[in-house]
Amino acid sequence: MSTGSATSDAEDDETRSRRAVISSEGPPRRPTRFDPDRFSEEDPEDERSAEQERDGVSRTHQKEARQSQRNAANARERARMRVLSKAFSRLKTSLPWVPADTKLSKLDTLRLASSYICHLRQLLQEDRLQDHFVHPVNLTWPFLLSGRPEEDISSTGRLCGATA
DNA sequence: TAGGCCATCTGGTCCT
DNA sequence: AGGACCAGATGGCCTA
Repeated sequence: MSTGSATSDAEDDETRSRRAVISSEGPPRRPTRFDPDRFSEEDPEDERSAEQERDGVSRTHQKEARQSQRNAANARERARMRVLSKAFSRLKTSLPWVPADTKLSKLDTLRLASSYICHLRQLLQEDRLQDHFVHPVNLTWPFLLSGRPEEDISSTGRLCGATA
């Protein structure tokens, strides 16, 4: 299942910073698809009038503005994806039967989480059949433990782990 | 070396 | 207008 290519948290940080260096340095950037800016560049055959010259300046400014907006959007996207990755690794750590140092791809994590939820659901149904046992977990958002309101979703990982 | 996985960039779309 | 979200493209890294 695990192909070994999924990285641990430590590795994530390492590769991330490595990539960050690469990407922040700009020039070695991989070639992209169509880049309009590249093609709207000044054409060689131009003796410009002063007006065209001013035009060029404002165009350059527009280009720079667009580029900085793009860079900002890229940074936001990186941050967003980092949040997503962290959520995945948190989800992974809340899976029982999965040792902390196990390499799991995101897809594997989703699959295991899904099957674990199924498993928990079955347990609950069995509980309901026996009907003697009040389950400690309130199964409505935000999944509080009954009688222990200070516990939140972050503790359910440990709860799941204890279930294994 | 091929294939899987991931991070990043990018442009489009939707929402506030 | 600007930000969030999304999906496609791409290149790098790693393993079998």
